[in-house]
Amino acid sequence: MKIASFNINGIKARIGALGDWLQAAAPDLVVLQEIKTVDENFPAAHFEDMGYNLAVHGQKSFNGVAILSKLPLEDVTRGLPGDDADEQARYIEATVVGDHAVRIAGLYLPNGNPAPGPKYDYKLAWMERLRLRAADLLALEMPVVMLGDFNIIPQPRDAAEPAEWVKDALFLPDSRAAFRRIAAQGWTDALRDADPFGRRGPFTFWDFQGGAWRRDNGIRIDHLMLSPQAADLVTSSGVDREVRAGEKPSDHVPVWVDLAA
DNA sequence: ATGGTAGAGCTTCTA
Repeated sequence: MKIASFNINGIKARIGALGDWLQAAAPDLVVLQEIKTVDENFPAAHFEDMGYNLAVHGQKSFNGVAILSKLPLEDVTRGLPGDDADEQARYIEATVVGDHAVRIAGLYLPNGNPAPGPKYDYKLAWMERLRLRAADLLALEMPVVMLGDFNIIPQPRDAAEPAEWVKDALFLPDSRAAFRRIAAQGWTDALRDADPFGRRGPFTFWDFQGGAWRRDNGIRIDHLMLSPQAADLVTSSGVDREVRAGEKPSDHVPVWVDLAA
């Protein structure tokens, strides 16, 4: 079961690039972030025609997440628990059943800039809510994949130029500590685990500005976090870096993990 | 300190 995450930065602008990648990579399931539209305006038929079932949790103009899955989506829940007043569409869960039942948690973690400030406070509060939900997911003692755009650079090696990020909400000590606190519950960072002693990267995001892609000035902020029961099923994982060089690309590229599930 | 680019949707915000 090939499970992927892709921050597409606007579904309307990315129908072509997303469709091309789906054809080439053929994931069984992909969680999308930054669809930037309401549920009714998601181009559902286009992806249903490609054989995908849909669960959408959208919002006008900003944020918005979705799941495309070749297997039926069961027990879909929308929104991160812990704050009924939070109206930002950043979190969705579902279960898919192949050889094993796998719980999927797709997320778009707040950016948090500028820091300090209210947006950074929201980021840290959101991460505390995620920590609580992540603990409940581990307690299920089943294969769980918690994946998406975490907007966290975990370590200096996850940036081409870490010095450029020292005052950024993606790399501040409090952000990294909050991510570490969740990871230390028992999650496996699939891309890190695949290359534990690599010197840099693999990167998953290159800014549209400043020729970041041309200079390979990237960061690793899209993560695949695996429960122990999911980690035991991994057969391969990767980053589809070449997508960033395509026509009308997102600033992120797809990340994926293949499970014997 | 600023602006560089991109998307959505509207003349600005978010990233």
